[in-house]
Order: sequence, then C-alpha cells, then structure tokens
Amino acid sequence: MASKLKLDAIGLKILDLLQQDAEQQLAQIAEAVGLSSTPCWRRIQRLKESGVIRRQVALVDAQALNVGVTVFVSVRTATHTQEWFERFRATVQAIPEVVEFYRMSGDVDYLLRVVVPDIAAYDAVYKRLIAGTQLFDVSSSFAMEELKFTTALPLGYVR
Amino acid sequence: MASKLKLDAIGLKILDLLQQDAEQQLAQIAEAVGLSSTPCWRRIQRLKESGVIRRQVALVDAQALNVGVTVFVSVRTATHTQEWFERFRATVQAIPEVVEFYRMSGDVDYLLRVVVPDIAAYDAVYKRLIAGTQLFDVSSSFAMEELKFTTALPLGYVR
DNA sequence: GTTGAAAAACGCGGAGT
DNA sequence: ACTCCGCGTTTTTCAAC
Repeated sequence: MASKLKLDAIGLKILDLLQQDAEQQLAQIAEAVGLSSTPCWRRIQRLKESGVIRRQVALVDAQALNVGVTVFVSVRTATHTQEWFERFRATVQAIPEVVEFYRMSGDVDYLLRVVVPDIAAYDAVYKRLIAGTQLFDVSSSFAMEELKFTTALPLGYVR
Repeated sequence: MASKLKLDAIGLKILDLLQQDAEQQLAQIAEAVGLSSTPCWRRIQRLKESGVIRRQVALVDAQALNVGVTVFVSVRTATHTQEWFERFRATVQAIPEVVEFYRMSGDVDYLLRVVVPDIAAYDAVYKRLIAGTQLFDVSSSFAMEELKFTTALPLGYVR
C-alpha cells in the first residue's frame, strides 16, 4: 500500500489536522482548509484508499490500563539464521506487552518497547521472551518518565 | 484526567475495539459487545470524559511523509540542575522529528525516538539538539526495520 | 441499566458551474 | 476540480421499562 499519491498543501493540512485529532467533523476540516465538504471528503477518501492514512485509532491512557511502566529491551543474538529470526519475530509479535519492535544497526540487534504495570510483570515478559527462542543477551532499561509521546509525524519532508 | 473509572468486561471490550479501529460505527461496536446503541454510546462518552480514551487520531504512513528512518538517541548529561532540565525538555518538545522522549534510569539519562528521511536529515536534528542546551554525550542507533508498532495497549492488567 | 423510537446532524453522491 | 443541494444513515436525545 505504499503509494505515490502527490501531497499538496491542502492534503498536508488535512493530514496534519487528522493526525492531531480524528474526531472533528468533516465540515470543520473542510472549513479549516478552505474547501467545501464534498471535495474535502473525497480527498480524505483518497488518502485512506492510497494508504497514506493507515488507520484511525483511539489512544487509551496507560495508567487507566495499569501499564504505566515502559521498559526498553536491547537484544543481542549469536544466532543469525533466517529460521531463528522468524521464530523470534513470531514470539515477539505475539506478546501484547511489546508495543514496538525494531531491528537495529550497530551493537544491538533488536530493540523492544514493552509496557507493563511493574517490574514483576516485566520479569514475566522477559521469561516469555527468552523461552520463545534460544539464548541471547538481553539488557533492560526502565523509563522513569514519559516526556513526550506523539503519533503525529513531521510533515516538513514531503517531496 | 487520571480517573478511577471502574472498567468491567464490556468496558474493556469497547476499549479493545476502539484502540484497534476507531472508525467503526457505534452500531457495530454495540452489537459486538452485546449492547444496544444508547448504553454503548453512554459508555464511550464516559470513557472519553474520564480520560481513559485520551484522543482519537489518524495514523499516517511514515513512508508517504518521507520519514521512513527511525533513530534512537541516547543522551547522557553531566549537568543535572532543574534549570538545565527544563531547557532541555523545551528544546526537545519543540522538535517535531522527536516523536518519543523518556527520562531513563540506569546509565542513559534520556532516550529519544526520532523520525527522519535519511542520515543527513538526522544530522540536522542532532545539531538542533546539541544547540539547544549545553554539552552532553549523544549516541545514535538506527533502526533497519520496523517489525512491530502498535498504539494498542494490553488489557490484561486492569485491576 | 436497558430499550425503542423520534429528532438532529452528518456523510455521501449527483448535477451543474 | 469545486460548489450547491438533497437523500439516506447514523448519531444523539428522550421518554418509558
């Protein structure tokens, strides 16, 4: 779904508004970008169809769900086979506490962001991680405070 | 907005549905949780008012915005005054390429997730970071591949 | 807390400029 | 490609169980 839809100034403004707040009515967005509702609606449709807007979600308060602790987990591995990777990936994907998962360059092979209620719960996730695949080095860093978290991407680099 | 709204099984199911996809109609959600639309609507209202649902946003494709490169930046500092912190925080908050920003325990003091088009653009962000406040140690790790990214938090820990 | 239905608002599409 | 306008649906409110 990676499409090459050209994004003009109005399209960018629509994206900006929607990635800040997707609850506003079509009419408000239309007015904000200086369009009537029909063409604005069609633009939003195209943005969704082309995959530029991937989905629309509700962001839930982590405290309310009792997962206020964020842990970053750095993983090093000695095994670098395709088979091992697929297994590791499947293991990690299936753990709902893992909300982000990256393959890295440099000395760390993988980086995970995990959300849990406390350190004891993290230990359970840790055990699940190392149980899923063969041995590797794991190093955990705890976040004391979330200073910024946004799903809004910067719009300044659009070609 | 940190409220102690009790979350029952139906409330959790509503949250789960909405954090997967906030576009579905009220009627669909109501049917899925086995409620008629009025009580379901009231529950969602309460979840929003109490702050359990923080906001509703559109997730935009990073490739389409030409910010396909994720960099994790570890920051160490020698200065630990309140004044320095406030200045650093303000600097970082103002940089739109920084999408996540945590104060950490352990050897690293702060961890940032930065999204940019390429390494050259990252260098510009790096310069902006070190220009904002006094000297500190900065270490950058590049993500080669995003294996998982979700805004959906696990629901299994609700008390 | 639930239901069903009425009132209001909105999304969506067509025809025209 | 946008504006205007109206139909059909959905949200939202209300009265009653």
